[in-house]
Amino acid sequence: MKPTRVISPNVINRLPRYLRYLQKLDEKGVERTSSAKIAEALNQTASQVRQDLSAFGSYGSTGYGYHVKDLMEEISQIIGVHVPHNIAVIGVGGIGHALLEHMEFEKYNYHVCAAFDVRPEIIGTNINGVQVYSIEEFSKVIMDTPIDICMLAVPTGVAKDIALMLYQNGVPAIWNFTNEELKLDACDIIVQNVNFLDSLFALTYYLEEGISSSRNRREKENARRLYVS
Amino acid sequence: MKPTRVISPNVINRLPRYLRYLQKLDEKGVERTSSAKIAEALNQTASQVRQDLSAFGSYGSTGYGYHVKDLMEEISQIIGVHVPHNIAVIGVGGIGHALLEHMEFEKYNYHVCAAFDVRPEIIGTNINGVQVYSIEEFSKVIMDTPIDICMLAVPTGVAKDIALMLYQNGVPAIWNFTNEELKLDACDIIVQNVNFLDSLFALTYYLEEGISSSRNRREKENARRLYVS
DNA sequence: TAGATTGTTAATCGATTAACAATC
DNA sequence: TAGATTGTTAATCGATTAACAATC
Repeated sequence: MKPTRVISPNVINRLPRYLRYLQKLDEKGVERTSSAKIAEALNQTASQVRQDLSAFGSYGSTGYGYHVKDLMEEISQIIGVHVPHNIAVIGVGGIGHALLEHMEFEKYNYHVCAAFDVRPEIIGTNINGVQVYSIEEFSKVIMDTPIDICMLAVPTGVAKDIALMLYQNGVPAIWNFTNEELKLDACDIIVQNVNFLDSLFALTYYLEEGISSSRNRREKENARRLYVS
Repeated sequence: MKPTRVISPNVINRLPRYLRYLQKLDEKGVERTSSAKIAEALNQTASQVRQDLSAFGSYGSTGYGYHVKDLMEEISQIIGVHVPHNIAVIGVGGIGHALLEHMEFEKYNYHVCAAFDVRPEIIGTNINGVQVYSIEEFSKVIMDTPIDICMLAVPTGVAKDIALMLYQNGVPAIWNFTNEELKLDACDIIVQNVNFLDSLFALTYYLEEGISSSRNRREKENARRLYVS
């Protein structure tokens, strides 16, 4: 199950998509699939699916393909979602709030234990069963429940200081929703960035690139309207 | 400014980070930088920075480096953020709500024009100056303000149908926050996925990988606590 | 001028794809 | 059995890095 060599980030980023697709199949009651089918659904090549999986082991059978439930189980193990994880939310603004309310976290063995903020009006409240504490109390609060992952959603200016504080309190991983490049690589803390603006900018590039290669936006939109009606 | 050949997604995904870094420099009043400095801040090689930029043009001077303001301007143009964009939010749940409230959208020429939902209790309300309409009214509402980008944050089950509706109404780009692989490639609509779960899973992989390669989590955490105190 | 740093070409490295023997 | 599909090796393709002449 554990790979012998280092796996490229590309592969790691594709694994969750495989898992999501398999779960969809499983919910539909589909019992078997193949690299070709997975690839088709996810817009990639069958070869790549097999190559990716083979980095971790052999989960299929020649002539048959993959058993959906088994492969789900294997990929879950590879990713590590079979292990329960404790999450704390740092910064209960819009996004922190959204993540607390929404999210099928629990479904995947993630448990949101506590939330932290600096604003007095929100400290002491309870959102969706999660208590909000003062950030000052962090070490005290997490004393008995070691946190695996901190979701960081604080204003950019304070991100770095808080990240350092988390590191000093033994937090091994930060899920970083701020615009700050944390640059904590010297420290052995794992950082995963989620940057809305970067994503929106990339989308904008493709949008404008597409528009400039056609004659103009209006024309294109009108053409589409006509085509579909 | 417009590239002659197709640019790899890797490059496109790095451009916003360059821009963000330059803005930070600019805010500090720094006037000049170099590929080496950019690379240092962003954990990559100077060679890569120069290679990336050279796909679009020559923005630096030998022996000097880059003028911060100029390069900012150039990259903004490449990405296309100099053009104003109209955004509509589809699905005003936690994330939709968060994006409406938060976000320095306006700072980057994005204008959130309208929001849409199906729940009667939210239709007709006004969030942060943005009116919430029934999704039924979509074509009518956007009649006079063509939408460039729809932020899609609806339940997974209905994502595909709504995406198709958007396409049929001439929306050229979807910023997809749902768990659904839209698979609309046949249609010429641009889709950019933002998937929290995928991101959390990737983080989890690195976390568990790190833990399994050390002896155990507790030991590692304790070691860190001791080290920093 | 001397030092610094670009833009670009060539070399290296890594990731994706193709192909196919093994076998269910 | 015949058809299907795996896991893996080799071939291709692309992306990153190194090197350096040009020059500010």
